[in-house]
Amino acid sequence: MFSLNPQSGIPLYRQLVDQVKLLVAGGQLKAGAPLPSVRELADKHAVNPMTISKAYSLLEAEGVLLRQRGKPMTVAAHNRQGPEAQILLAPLIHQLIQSARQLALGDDDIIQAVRQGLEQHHD
Amino acid sequence: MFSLNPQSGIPLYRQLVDQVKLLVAGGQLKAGAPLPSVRELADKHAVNPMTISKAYSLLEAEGVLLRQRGKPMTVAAHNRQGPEAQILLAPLIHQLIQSARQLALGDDDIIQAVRQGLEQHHD
Amino acid sequence: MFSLNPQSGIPLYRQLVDQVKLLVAGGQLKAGAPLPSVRELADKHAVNPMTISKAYSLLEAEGVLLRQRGKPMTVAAHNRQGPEAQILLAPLIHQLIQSARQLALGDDDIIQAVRQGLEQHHD
Amino acid sequence: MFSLNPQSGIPLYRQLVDQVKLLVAGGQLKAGAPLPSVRELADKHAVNPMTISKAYSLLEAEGVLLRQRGKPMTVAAHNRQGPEAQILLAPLIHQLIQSARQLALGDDDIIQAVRQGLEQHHD
DNA sequence: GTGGTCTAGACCACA
DNA sequence: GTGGTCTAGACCACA
Repeated sequence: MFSLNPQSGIPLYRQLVDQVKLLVAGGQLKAGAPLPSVRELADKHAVNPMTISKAYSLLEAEGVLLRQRGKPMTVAAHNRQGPEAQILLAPLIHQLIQSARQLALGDDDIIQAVRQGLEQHHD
Repeated sequence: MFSLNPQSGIPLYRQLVDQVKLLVAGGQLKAGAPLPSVRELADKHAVNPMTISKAYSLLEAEGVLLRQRGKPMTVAAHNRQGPEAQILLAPLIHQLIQSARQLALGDDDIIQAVRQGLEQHHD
Repeated sequence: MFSLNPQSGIPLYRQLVDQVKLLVAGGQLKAGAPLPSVRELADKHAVNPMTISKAYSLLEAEGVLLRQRGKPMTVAAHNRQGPEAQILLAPLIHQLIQSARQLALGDDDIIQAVRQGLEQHHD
Repeated sequence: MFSLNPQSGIPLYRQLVDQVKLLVAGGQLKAGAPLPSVRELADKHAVNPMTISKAYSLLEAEGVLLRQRGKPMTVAAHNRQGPEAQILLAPLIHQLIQSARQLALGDDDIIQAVRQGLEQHHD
């Protein structure tokens, strides 16, 4: 469900925060759904529990997750009108386009590259 | 020419390194071309000169740039067959697709979102 | 300036958060004023730097403090109309009165006890 | 009779322990008096029975309560000369004064704030 | 079982 | 110099 990449330069806890938001916005994590426990995620991704815990705490502070004592974290019920997909993807698309421009690629090249990527991801 | 975003979570020096590589691979920085001075870049982007300097040093170590005493850094002549655009963009495309999947978007939605991004960038 | 008590049952980071808020509300920490560095506070109070850091991060998230890369944390400029002293003290006064009532003390006894406390604090 | 506040940062079992001590010291719980059952308290305050049980056990270990098989816990007969009210309130008063000082309040302001609190509690 | 707090200590990014 | 991230590991509060 989650994919953490220690090489990406982006802090692990932040990768997790972003991915939870995406899954909630995409409806794959529905209101009330429990998240994996801190320990479970930590084991699965070979990461320190505190790193997971930090991400969960930030998500609670943002109102995405709900903390109930002694129970697993759950997706908050009233997550205020999830932002549009477009908005969540915008930074990534922006960065992709910027990088492609620096590579002197044209619009068609970019679309083409994305299409190729999509094909490879159909494995 | 460069665009540094302190909010992105990616270290500034790494953003700069990546962008220089893209510009070289894309031919917008040709062999022998001079780079902006450390101070110039630092001022322009409101960043500490040491941050720029670190990026330049890494690029020198990787053979992308050439340092000559008393002169600006230049693009190295023999930058060993710049990697294909596809390879440089791959991580970004991968991350875009992964995020879109977490948003439960289909292939067409993704292409569509990229197209919209491209249009906005034609400003 | 700060006083951390590990015995109180209240998490150290939370004690610090509360005290910073009080000092800001009371005007003893003015807008723009730098806070002690994480390490300095940690050494002074024999506490782990991460504990201090966590408090500072929470205060930044609440808009009380400002984080500038490479520089000490400072008191945020526009800390939105500091809450009245009355409001910040309310929980403490509430708890004092509740405890005194459980002790079967009358109003005068409570005032008297506070007066005695004040005298002792004039040392 | 009891008031548990999960937000206060102070562990629930500890809040309960403290309040029992106050009630005993204040004479509102006399020697031999029965305490509410674990289940009753747990239900009433929407708290796990083990939390109540832990508090009761600590109070028994301290000699404040007496556990008899099959009967409710009772206030111990010889509770060694309950400490003076002043001593039990001291930590609260200390914390109040410290916080008020950080708010830059004078003695009169503090007394005034307590008086206001007392009036509101006469509801 | 759940998450929370704290420590000791390494290493990083930035000014 | 500043704060940030992460780890390994102990112990706590609560369900």
